[in-house]
Amino acid sequence: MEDAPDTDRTPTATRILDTAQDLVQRRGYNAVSYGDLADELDLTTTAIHYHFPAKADLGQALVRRYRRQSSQTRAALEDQHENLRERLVQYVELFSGILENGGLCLCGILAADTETLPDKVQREIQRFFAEQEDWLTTIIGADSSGDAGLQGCPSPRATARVLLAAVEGAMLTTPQRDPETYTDTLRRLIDSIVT
Amino acid sequence: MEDAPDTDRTPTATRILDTAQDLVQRRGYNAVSYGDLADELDLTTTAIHYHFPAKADLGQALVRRYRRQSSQTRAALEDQHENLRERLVQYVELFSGILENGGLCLCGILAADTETLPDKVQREIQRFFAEQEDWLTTIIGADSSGDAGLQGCPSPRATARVLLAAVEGAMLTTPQRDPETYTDTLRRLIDSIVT
DNA sequence: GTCTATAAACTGATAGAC
DNA sequence: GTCTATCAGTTTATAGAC
Repeated sequence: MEDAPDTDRTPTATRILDTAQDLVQRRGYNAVSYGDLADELDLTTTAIHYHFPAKADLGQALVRRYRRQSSQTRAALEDQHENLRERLVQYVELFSGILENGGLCLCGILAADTETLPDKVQREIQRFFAEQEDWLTTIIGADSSGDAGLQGCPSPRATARVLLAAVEGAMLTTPQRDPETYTDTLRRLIDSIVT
Repeated sequence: MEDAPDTDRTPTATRILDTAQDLVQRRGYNAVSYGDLADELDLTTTAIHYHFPAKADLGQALVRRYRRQSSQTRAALEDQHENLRERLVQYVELFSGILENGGLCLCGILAADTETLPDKVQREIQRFFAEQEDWLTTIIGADSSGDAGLQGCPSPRATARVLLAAVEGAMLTTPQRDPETYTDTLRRLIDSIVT
């Protein structure tokens, strides 16, 4: 198992992750420094280095926690809604909530920085997208009507790939990053998937 | 007219832009420095400051040129192909070519850095996406069959938004950034638009 | 667990010579 | 148009005290 526990974390470590996540979702990896975090948290950079020795450690912990949270959120969403359309609409709503917060998907913004990221952070990001794609593939394939999916897509996975791409891409391309327009765009796509 | 000439540029200025574009498309705005460019071009940072006094000027020139090139490419593509499907397939091919080159769409990667960018660079990026969206809207609306568009989309613009989002998003989310998989994903979407 | 102090490198940018 | 020299600020990171 390469996936460490990463729960039972110190209160300070958690505060650091919270602030770091917020800043990275707004500015990207390379525009967030230990100094920025220290300012925001009223700590010194040294204190942060105690919890996360190198920036790579901070980055990895950040994405790992994000993956875990995302997994739990998806599970809850699966429990609360039975039919595919509602599940997809709520899924999209998660991302429009991020936009409302003034940021982007953590892994979306980090994916843009990929080339400059430490290897272990890159791997976590790849896993995140694989998990999203797998989950979407599963729930689309599990639809009771049996024929959910985009018209041109031969498999649930093909539809899942289009949807995931649109979810991440619309965060970058939606005019003014308006959450309403974002949601509207993706609802149209969902309407084309669940007919 | 706020749009400056930006053609008739010095050979060195063009070399700088070429290298800067390549590096930014791989690493993002904040991970490319005057020093990096100077190394790559066998110049000093001062020489680059002569052509582009501040980094904001370089960024703006970069996106402006990219916009102009993109506009010309789209026009050529419109001339060479008559039917919607071929136009869209070739459009997508442009972006898969970027992936093959090891980079991302200049404006896609810059959009992720938005918060940290000078205002004038932000504005250029917004314009880029507006132009892409408008062009896609136009060619979808102009389709001779008259009923092109995603099933769930009431207007050509709604379809255009989904497609643009997918084009940009799939560059980030496609496993291994494999150009084949990228193209395949978007072809499926095109198949759902041009039925 | 947090601090002061510090290092070595890098950042965007400017002055002034050629 | 390009150079040398230099600036002040920031970056990631470490040593050692409390």
